[in-house]
Amino acid sequence: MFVGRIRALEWETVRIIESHCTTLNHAKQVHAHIYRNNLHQSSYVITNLLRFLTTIPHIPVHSYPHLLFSQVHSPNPFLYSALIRAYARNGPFLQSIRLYSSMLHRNIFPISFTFSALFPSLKNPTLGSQLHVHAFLFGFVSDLYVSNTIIDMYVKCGLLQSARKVFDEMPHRDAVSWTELIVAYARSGDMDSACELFDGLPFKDMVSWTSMVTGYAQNAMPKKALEFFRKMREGGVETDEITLVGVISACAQLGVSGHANWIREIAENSKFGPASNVLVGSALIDMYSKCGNVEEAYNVFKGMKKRNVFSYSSMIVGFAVHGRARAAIKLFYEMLEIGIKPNHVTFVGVFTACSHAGMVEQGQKLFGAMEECYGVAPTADHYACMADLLGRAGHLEKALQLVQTMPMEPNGGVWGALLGASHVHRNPDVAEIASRHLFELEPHNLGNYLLLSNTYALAGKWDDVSRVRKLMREKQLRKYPGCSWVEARNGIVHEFFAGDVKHPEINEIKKALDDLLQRLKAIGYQPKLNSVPYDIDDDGKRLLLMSHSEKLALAFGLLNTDADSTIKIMKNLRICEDCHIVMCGASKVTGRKIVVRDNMRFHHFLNGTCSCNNFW
DNA sequence: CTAGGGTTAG
Repeated sequence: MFVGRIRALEWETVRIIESHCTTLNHAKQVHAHIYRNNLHQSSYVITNLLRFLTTIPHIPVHSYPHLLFSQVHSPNPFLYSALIRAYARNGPFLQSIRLYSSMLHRNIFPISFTFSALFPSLKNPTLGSQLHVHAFLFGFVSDLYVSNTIIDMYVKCGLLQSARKVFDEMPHRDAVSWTELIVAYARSGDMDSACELFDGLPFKDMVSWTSMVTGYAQNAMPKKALEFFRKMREGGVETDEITLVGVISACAQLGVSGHANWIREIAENSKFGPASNVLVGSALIDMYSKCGNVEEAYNVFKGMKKRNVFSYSSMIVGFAVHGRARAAIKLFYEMLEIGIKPNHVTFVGVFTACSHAGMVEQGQKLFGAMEECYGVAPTADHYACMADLLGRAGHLEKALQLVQTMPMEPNGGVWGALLGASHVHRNPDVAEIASRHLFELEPHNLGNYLLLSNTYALAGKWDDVSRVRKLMREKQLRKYPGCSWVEARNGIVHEFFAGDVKHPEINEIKKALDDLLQRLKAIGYQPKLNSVPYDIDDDGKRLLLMSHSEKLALAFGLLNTDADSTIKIMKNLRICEDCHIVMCGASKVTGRKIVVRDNMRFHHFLNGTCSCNNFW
């Protein structure tokens, strides 16, 4: 009779926890109820209270939850496992291992939940495989949850082979097991293996499909990502906000407005529209900005009901790379005012903006304040921004000094910023120092070699140019062919290579380019011959400059877009100085807006000037 | 209980 009453009371209490506990205060009320009814020794009741408490953020496990646990004299394995899970999720992780040992010590045998709670926290492969052996000895490796968490553990330890072995030896697998491995392959950049697994997956669900879409997007294969998204929808698989984010990121990489508007429409018509969904909204902001359309990015931003640090940072970075420094800074202060804490990316955006506008003092002030006032410790990336800010503004010595005295080891970005500034300000000495470091840090980054050799070329140091060329030959680094894309009237994208002669309209294009250059010459344009890094005669240089892919794309754009639209050009390499001048001039003599996205940033040409203020 | 997610400069 008595036992039966206790059982009923336990049952009732757990029901109360499950249906009425939503705040810490509720939990404390329930706790009082537990004491009144003498249930504080019940593993069943306390396990459920713990399970609830660990869903509330910011409650340290060692405080209230662990206290509740230690008041139970003979905890059962469920109660142990609940606390192990809490420590495994929120740390300190070592505590979960200690609890596991203490439970063995007290002859309390683990259950499968014990292991599935434990594995996700293990980052040490030695410890991980030891516990794998335990799980095996206790007979739990045929348990799906346990095996799946073991796979996950090996993946997180970087032991993909071991994870695969567990997977291959499992008697039964579910979609989770497959997807864990698919994602692991995708993250290691091996989309072929991911795809092979996915093809063999007999029960593809939304998550596994999404993993493929996202995997292709993250591995810079946006067309593949779109292909999988299409197949997914054709197969009637549901899509959610995470799927959309993957597709949106793919569209951002393609940088074409046709795709951008297409996916935006799909998002708007789903349950995850940008107005209500911060995740999708922030992704769309980034996408429009990468498609060269900051106005539309800002429209999305304005239409969002909720905004967080991601939305603001994406917009700030968007304004920054488009040269809209004041808008970026204004947004930064607006964000502070409404109480959103900036993070490291926000500051990268802010410094990039300052750098563009030559706002050296403003940037330095914020750099000095970022840790003290906003609690964000500067990283090497922020020092790279500062080196860029100082260097771009012409303070090369100051930039070099900053780099040489920074508290952490400078990374490639830091030296790269310095090299870029040396190129702009034609300083072969600083360029040499920066590239010496870069050649060690990034021996295969071709851009660095080219920038150094161009800097030497600008200074007429042809011996040094050939020395760098030789270095490139030795490392077997070959120049990518320059390539540009431009959107024509009907949204079709046309591709041009440097020196292209294959385009069906090449004669019209050449003529249009020639006409344009004649008009530019009439207002004083001179081909920038010293930006050609080859020691050849002037006619050769002229010819070479004429054949740059972005000029062909520009001429094509002039012929094949409406007069009131923006000509959008994308380029795989950095835009050259001569092309930059031509774009400026073209925007003046034709009255057209031109946007060029090169591999560094956006250039908005309007009425003869560029948003980058001729620094890039 | 286990799987997919956003912003990063040279």
